[in-house]
Amino acid sequence: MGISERKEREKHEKRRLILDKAMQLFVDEGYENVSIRKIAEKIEYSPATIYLYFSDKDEILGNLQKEGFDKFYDFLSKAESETDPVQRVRKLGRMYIKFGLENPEYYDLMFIARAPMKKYIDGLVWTEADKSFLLLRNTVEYAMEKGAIKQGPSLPVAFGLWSLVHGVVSLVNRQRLSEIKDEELGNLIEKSLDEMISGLVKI
Amino acid sequence: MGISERKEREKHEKRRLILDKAMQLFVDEGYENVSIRKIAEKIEYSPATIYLYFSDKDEILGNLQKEGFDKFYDFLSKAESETDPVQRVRKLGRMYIKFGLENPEYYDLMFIARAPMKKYIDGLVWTEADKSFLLLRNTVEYAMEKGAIKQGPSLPVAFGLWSLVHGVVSLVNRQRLSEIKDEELGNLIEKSLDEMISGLVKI
DNA sequence: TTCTTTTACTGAACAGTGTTTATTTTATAT
DNA sequence: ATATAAAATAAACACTGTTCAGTAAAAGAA
Repeated sequence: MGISERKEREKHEKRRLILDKAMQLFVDEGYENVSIRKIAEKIEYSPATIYLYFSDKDEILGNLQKEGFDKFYDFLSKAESETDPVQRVRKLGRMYIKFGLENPEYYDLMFIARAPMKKYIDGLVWTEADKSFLLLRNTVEYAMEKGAIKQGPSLPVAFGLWSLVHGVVSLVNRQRLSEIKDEELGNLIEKSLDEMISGLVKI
Repeated sequence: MGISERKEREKHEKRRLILDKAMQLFVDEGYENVSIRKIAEKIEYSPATIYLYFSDKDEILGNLQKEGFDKFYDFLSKAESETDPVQRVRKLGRMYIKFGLENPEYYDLMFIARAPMKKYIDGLVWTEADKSFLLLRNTVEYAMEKGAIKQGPSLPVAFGLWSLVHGVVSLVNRQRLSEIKDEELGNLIEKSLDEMISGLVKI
């Protein structure tokens, strides 16, 4: 009998619906306007129903965070097409920033918000994010092996680059660059990134 | 008659009391646990009284943010004692990170939280923060003038350095570095900073 | 001192939040 | 048709920021 299979499928579909509507609320109305009651209204069920599919709000946020990391990784992977080692690092940085600025809500969940991290506190591995960091680290190591950038441990360089691009995205998204005009911002980011990366290049 | 002066003084003292207790709650119990009702309980007045001294919660946060910037600027200014231009940049970076890690609640209000920024949206100047950025920019320009780091526009370099240290602080404070052990973190930060700054040095 | 006016303060309410539990509705099996 | 199991919900609890009518206290005027 396919009833239990259908039920399983329906359960999965409802979880999906909740996540989709929650993300839609995020994108349309911003972080502050995502409440269980609003999600409930969107899916046309009572608020209590949501708790049959997720144990709490943080689990919803955590799932969206994970999906953000997946999208993020897929997006960054495109930088692999670049053959020149330094250009590949540069492109990875540019794509990181592009993703962060074009998907501020995902970026928030992934790297800024406290809520979805509660589940991971005390040693639980954060595998999704690590995948992307490994991509960066491998790109740095590739450039080192090719002799394109100064040799040495890859971790400090990769961490420095990550901090740099994360700093850019979070300062922009949280509106801490009031003195910089919008039309100059793109250029400034580009120049800063080039300046810092060219410092790593072997001469 | 000194009555109105006394009243003025008392009003000021109560504002101060509210801000102090609010900050104390921030530090002791974290961002999530700061509510008007809890502040009210701490100062032993009703919640409604707080609205006689501040128009809303964001104004309280905004005031604490401003005070954070003042402390921050005073703290960073100590880097001026360093005479060597490159060492001065390095020290400024280190002090930035030190402040951010040792005062996570202030740092949050200053550079991460959305709430206190609402007031400044739409062009209102953000002077307190700009002062600190100017300090960084001047330090970079000083190093350029002395021929210690590569010449060129100071803005992209200063912005890059700011993004770097902000990235470090916010990744650490928001617990996005689960794969790095606590005892290795200090060293990693130091190495990353050195790596990036030495890239700017003229050869 | 007494009376009036101004200032300071608060209780109670409103609309919102996340979450839980008892109850009802719906679907399946006999 | 009836008993059982599953799914959905209404209502409540304890919070949140904020407002406003009403009270208590202090100040000024008589």
